[in-house]
Amino acid sequence: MHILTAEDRTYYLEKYPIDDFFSFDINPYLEVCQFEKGEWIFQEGSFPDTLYYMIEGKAKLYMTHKNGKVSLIEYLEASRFMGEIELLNEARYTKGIQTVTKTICYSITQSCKEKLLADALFLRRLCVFLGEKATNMTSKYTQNQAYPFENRLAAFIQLSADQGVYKEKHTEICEYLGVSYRHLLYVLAQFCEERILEKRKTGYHILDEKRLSQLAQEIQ
Amino acid sequence: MHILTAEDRTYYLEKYPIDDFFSFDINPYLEVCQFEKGEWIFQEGSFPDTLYYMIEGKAKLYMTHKNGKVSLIEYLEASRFMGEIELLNEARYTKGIQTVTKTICYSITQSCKEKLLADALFLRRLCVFLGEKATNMTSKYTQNQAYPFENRLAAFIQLSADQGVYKEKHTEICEYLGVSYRHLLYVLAQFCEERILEKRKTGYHILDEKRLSQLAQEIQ
DNA sequence: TAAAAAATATGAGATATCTCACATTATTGT
DNA sequence: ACAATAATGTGAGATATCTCATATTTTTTA
Repeated sequence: MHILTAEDRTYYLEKYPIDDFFSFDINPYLEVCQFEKGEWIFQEGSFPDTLYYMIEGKAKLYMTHKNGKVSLIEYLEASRFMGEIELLNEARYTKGIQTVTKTICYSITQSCKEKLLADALFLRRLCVFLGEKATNMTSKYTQNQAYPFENRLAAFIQLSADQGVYKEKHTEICEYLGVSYRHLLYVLAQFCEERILEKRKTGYHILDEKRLSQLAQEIQ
Repeated sequence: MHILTAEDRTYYLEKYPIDDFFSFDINPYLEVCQFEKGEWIFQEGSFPDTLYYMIEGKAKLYMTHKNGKVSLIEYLEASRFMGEIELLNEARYTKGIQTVTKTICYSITQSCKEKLLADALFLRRLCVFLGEKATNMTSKYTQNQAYPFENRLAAFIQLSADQGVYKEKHTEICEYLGVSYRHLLYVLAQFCEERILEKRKTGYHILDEKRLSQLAQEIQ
């Protein structure tokens, strides 16, 4: 991680204004920083003392279980807070966040914690953010319980396909969707057999958009 | 639902003080109300305009899926907010909440919405509440992905057993834990076979606390 | 208190999903 | 450019979990 200064700082602050999040001047407490691809923003198990607001990039939220199994919980995309739970509760054991691409964040030191926690403007925005987070997590949880993998995969393919082509890394996606690598491949093969997808050098091409939607929409 | 007045109102407001949630006088906007067992606090799909704070009782949060399957998402217990998401976002489609026991709530009408959303004291408390909600949901989600039912059931039995006896209603618990009724019974039978539990008239008695903990603790 | 509804119980067979072992192909670091 | 590492692909057998059918018991309601 390194801190951007001068023109870079100004550039981002103008491109992604953040003043209206606060009713006081945040500038003295704010830095613009850049994480390289693959870098860890939070180490799992640490006690972070910085609030981030991601403005560009993409990252993965991880946690390791007692049994050694690792869950990829969520993809985090701009724009969003990170470390906000740790701001509210003292010294909380945190999950790991690793960038997927180069990522730009505003970092806000906890030296203005008091001010933040007394600022209705900021708190209101944080409430909305946390409310959405809770709602999203809840729906992810219930969908996972209520639908077989086939439907969830169809929904995910729709979501992540680019120009009708699905080409994500199996090793990541099976973690994300919470099934074994083997099973992911089985179901992809099954989709190919049913002529919903076709496997080519360039990725899995969607042949039967309608059928895929049907499988996916059983969810929403 | 009916509204409590006079002595009842005073009794609860003294037993569960709530003034320090707000930096203004909440009394004019507050009612104490009582829901009977089995009554619906929010109908699924409605657009509620009341914020509740449950002070006594227990309820269930439900949602119905497109495929007709119903998920029991969570047990809600005092003390906690209900309808807070709807306060933050306009007119939001809501999940259903049904009481399990007689339940007492403070109800706060949205006529003081502006005041609430400008009150740092209240917002800060709401943030903490929402943060916990999000964190809990996340860990429920990941545990569900990472552990077989056997472990989750062991954890749930530990949590809900009273004096070493587990006696929940199977029909509810299988929904809550997201497995079929049949499978729940299978695993309970298996626990009996392994002499971890013993089935009696009075419920399932825990015989092997140690082994149960072992199964459950693989989770935490 | 009888009838209706809900909850409990169990068997049998089908599917979804996992683990493990191993071979092949891409990608990356030096 | 080559070795090391990561990602892909497949088979076989084991388990976890589901669906459905049906019987019995308990609880609720008229």
